[in-house]
Amino acid sequence: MHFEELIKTIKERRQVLQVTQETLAEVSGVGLRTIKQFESGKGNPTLLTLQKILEVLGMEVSLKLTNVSLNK
Amino acid sequence: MHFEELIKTIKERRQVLQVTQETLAEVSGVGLRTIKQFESGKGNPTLLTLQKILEVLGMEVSLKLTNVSLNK
DNA sequence: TATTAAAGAGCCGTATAATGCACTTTGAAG
DNA sequence: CTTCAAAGTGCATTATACGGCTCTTTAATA
Repeated sequence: MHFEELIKTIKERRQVLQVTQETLAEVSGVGLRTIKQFESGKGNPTLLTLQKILEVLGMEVSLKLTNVSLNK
Repeated sequence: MHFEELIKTIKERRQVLQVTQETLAEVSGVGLRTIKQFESGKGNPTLLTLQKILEVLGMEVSLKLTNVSLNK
């Protein structure tokens, strides 16, 4: 899942839940500015910030195997 | 997936592929120090750093829905 | 025990994420 | 057009991730 896709998924999830950026900021404990930057594609959030946001939205990070590993 | 679990998964994946931290650093473009800190649980990597590491290990970030969303 | 590879950790400068505040832009409803 | 809520942006400060260098620790093997 690339960056834009992550953003899109999170943004849509927030909107489905009818939560504003401001509310998300308050509930998650992440600064409003940080959320705005992230959703507008400007940021490179830390894992912790991402997890705080996801938790409020009822989501979590998981890891998936892709096909190509170290090209050996 | 919580922090420790992510670390554990990534570390194990690296070991399964028989890649050293040093090689992972070189191939991924992430600093060795950063990888060491991350794997020893000291860090809070940015999403970009995480993605660089995962790509080399043949993995990627994905988002999963959990049960509880905003407790409304 | 000595050697060596891999991993962990201290020190520290640089880059940038996180944040607040104020202002602007956008879009919907009246 | 006006109003209002939500989202986006500029600027500045603080916190911290990134990374190199060096040294230590750990574990495996000779």
